[in-house]
Formats: sequence, structure tokens, C-alpha cells
Amino acid sequence: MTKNTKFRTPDCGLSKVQQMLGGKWKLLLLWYLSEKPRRFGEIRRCFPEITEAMLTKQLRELEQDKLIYREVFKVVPPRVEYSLTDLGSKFSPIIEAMHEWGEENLKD
Amino acid sequence: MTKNTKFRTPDCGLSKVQQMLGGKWKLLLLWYLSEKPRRFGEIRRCFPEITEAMLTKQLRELEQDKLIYREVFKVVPPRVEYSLTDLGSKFSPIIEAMHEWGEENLKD
DNA sequence: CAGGATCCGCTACGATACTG
DNA sequence: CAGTATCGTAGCGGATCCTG
Repeated sequence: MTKNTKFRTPDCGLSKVQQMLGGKWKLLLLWYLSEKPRRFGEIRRCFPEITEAMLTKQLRELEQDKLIYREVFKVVPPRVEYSLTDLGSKFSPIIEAMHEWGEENLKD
Repeated sequence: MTKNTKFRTPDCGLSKVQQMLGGKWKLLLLWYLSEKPRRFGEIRRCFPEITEAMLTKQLRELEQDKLIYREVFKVVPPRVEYSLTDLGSKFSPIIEAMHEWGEENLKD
């Protein structure tokens, strides 16, 4: 490689990844959903620090980016389940690796 | 696992990772430095979209987090070289994986 | 139960000018 | 060459209240 065009920013895949997963809770949410599908309430209870508004927003963004799937059951009371898409599933090993790296190396 | 304490936020390794690498340019910079050590000017020229102030800030943060090493040569004109630390090197396969995932799956 | 609607502060990001 | 020093801004993240 003579020119390092591969690092030029906007069209680089890595940049897109960062934009998609830059949100403060995105990685945590994806990681949580990688275990198994979850209902809104479950997620909320698992991450009490996130406000409902914020949680909704992040979930919607992940949905728009095709990382998670949102299934609405037409029942009363309402039931909504979030799960990883294929795309999201393909990413979860990376999240797992990031977590391991953090656990092993970030023991301040 | 009966309780999902592993997802509880603040003490989770994944959260720390996100805080460390959440910066808009951090991943790109680490990736660039994973090729080989670079001087400040080289980095700047490779990422003309980053202002000098921003670049300096991000590099300093990466340095504080022990991901990169900053070596100052006492010469005129000044020469400063940035390189990955062992910690940073251990993370670069993950960056590579993120990039590949992006390239393969984000072709909108 | 699973959200939507507002409002708002902070700080991450950036533009510009200057320096050892 | 490799930075600092200031200042300005947008939007992310959050608090709070409301609804199908």
C-alpha cells in the first residue's frame, strides 16, 4: 500500500461502526440482548440508570440500524420484544471480545 | 446464571471500554497507529478533518488511558512519535474485526 | 406495559489564532 | 514541527410529566 486511502474517514467502514455504536448504552444493550430476546421492561430493570426516554431512543436507533429487531405483540397489556438481527448477531462476538479485553486489562 | 449482575453498568469492563474509545476519532487513530508508529504531522495529514486541537486532545486521552505511547525526541525541529502500547496492541485485532464487519455488512 | 412529548444542561466537538 | 489558548456551538444524554 503506497497511499493510505484506507484510513480516509467518511467512507471507511470503521467510521460507520463508530457512528452506529457510539451511543452511550448501545454496546451494553446489544450485549444484553445477545443472551436472549428481552422485553422492554426487562431491559429497563436491568439498566435502571437509563431513563425510559433514553432507552427507547437508543433501542429505536439500533432498530433503524438493523442491529436489533422489534416485535410487537398485539395483546393487552402490550408486549414488545427486542432481539438481535442477523447483523447484530454477527457483531456480538466482537462485543464479547471487547468485554474480555476490558476485564483482563482494565483492572485499575 | 440466575442474576444478570454481569450487565450492571458502572463496574462492567465493557462500559470502561466504551468510555475510553467513545471519542469520535479514537478508533481511527488506534487503527492507523496499529500499522506502525507515526509522527504528529503524519497523523494530521492522514486525517485532515480533525483539527489540531482535537487531534492533540484525543491523542492525550489515549495516552492517559495507556493505549498509545508518546515519545518526544529532543531535537530541533521537534519530533514526536506515537505508537501503540502493549495494551493498545492487544486491542487492535478487535478494531480490525470491527472494520471487517463494517465493510462486509454496511454497504448501504 | 411500553412508550411519547418537552425541556434543558453539559461537554464533546470544532474554528481560529497564536507559540516554543 | 508540534503543539497551546480561546471561544463558540450542536446535539447527546437526561429529568420530568403524560398517554394508547
